[in-house]
Amino acid sequence: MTALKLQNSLTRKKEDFKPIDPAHVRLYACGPTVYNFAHIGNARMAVVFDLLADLLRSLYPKVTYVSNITDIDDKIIAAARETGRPCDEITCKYADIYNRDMAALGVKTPDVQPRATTHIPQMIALIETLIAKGHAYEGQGHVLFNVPSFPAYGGLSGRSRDDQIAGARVEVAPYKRDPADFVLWKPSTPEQPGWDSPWGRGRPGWHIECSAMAQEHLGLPFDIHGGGADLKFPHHENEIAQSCCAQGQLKDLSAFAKFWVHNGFVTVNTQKMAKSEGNTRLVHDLLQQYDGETLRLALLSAQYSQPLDWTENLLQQTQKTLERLYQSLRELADITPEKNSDQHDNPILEALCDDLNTPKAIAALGHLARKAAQTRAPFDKAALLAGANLLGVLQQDADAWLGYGQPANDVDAAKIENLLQQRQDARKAKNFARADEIRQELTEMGIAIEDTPSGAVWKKL
RNA sequence: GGCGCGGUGGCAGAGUGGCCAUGCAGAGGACUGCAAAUCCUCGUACCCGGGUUCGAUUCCCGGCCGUGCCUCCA
Repeated sequence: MTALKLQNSLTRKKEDFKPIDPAHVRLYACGPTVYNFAHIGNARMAVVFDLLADLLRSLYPKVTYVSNITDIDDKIIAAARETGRPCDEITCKYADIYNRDMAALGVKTPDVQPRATTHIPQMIALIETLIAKGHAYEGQGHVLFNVPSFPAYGGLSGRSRDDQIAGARVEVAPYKRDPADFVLWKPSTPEQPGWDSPWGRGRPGWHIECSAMAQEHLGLPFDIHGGGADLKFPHHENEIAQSCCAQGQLKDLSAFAKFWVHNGFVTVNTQKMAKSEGNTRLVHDLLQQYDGETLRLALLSAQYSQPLDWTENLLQQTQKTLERLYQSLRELADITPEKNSDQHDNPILEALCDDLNTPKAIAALGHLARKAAQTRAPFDKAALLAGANLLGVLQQDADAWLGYGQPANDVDAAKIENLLQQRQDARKAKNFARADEIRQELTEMGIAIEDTPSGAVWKKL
């Protein structure tokens, strides 16, 4: 069996993946805060870890993939104030949209998709443990994690406590013992969402939810923790601090998660995508114009840890690539796929096992498509389909995807068939001028004709 | 300032100490009444300067350029 290698942010090395328990692999990835439509950066994270979860499933008997939804956060509160809608209405709405958009990209719902607001007791318990062990303290209704109490702090990002405060942009609040300390719990005003706690009515800080939910649904330590590269610091660093300290593990940063995997950022025309730049690309909008598979393949066109530049050109190239793949599938429509007995070494599986090398995998898919087209062998078709499944593409009907037999807007199929018949007659009579005239007529209707040995077929342009 | 990443053909994007990435675009050919689709073939690609080596795009050193994080962010 091919061995999986992953770039581990914690050790900064590409390592062989060895599960803690080969009978049950456990994966966690930080999901979105739901206060707006998902953008293509959110989608990259979702697609990458969906792919990783799938890969693990093909390698191990049981995999649990947990990815959270953050539904309590100051940005959500701000959105509620702006729109005049309650927080839970906003979070339900956008969580729903998120899941629908991701489904369109072929992303399966994670095995567990926990929400922060349904894990408040677990967070409170975790905070109490941290206080009891001397890693956290209360001040003016806040509870803070005391960074100097964890000497190993900063090991993931390679940043020391001093580095963190050197920027001097961390909030220096009067209730902090150390400038680097971060909030575990904060008080809520009566109109803000809040929960009763030993420290009064309040709400959790950002980092504690992931520590609590990962522990609740996976147990500690677990195998792989993922998320966007920007989360490495401070979010993931703080998660490690909380979870390690709560377990009394002051030295071993891998006592929370063994492997840390970070996906790179998406830029738009080489510019950072940010609300402030006004260049966010929403999945919801892109789906109006492109098929979900096109977006998925475009997101996988660069290896996950590399930056990915999102451009119109990328989408068009990707769409063409997909068209060609579907075309080869169409040529093989009459072949019944059949697995070959010695088909263990799937080149796409092999590429993905090399730190999720999706460009290599896509290249391999191209090879398989060509090979299958040449040999028309049942096992070559099976290999192509197996590879495509692994990548989550070519999941649709080829004819439909390519537009064969699909009438264009306000053109009915009967009319097309009629013209096609007339053209056939003209061709039979060697009246090619008339045949070309009909072709032109159909082109203007948005219909293309292709002559095949078994007669003419048409498709939507 | 601290930590990190990257510079590969027209574009996207892998990879390797000596031979092929792949896709898109482009050129030629087969096929076709024409076309489309498909198949075949093709392009003297690896930022600059040193070093190691029989041989470096690939390893080492230096430089130039670009970029991410350090503040909410996928």
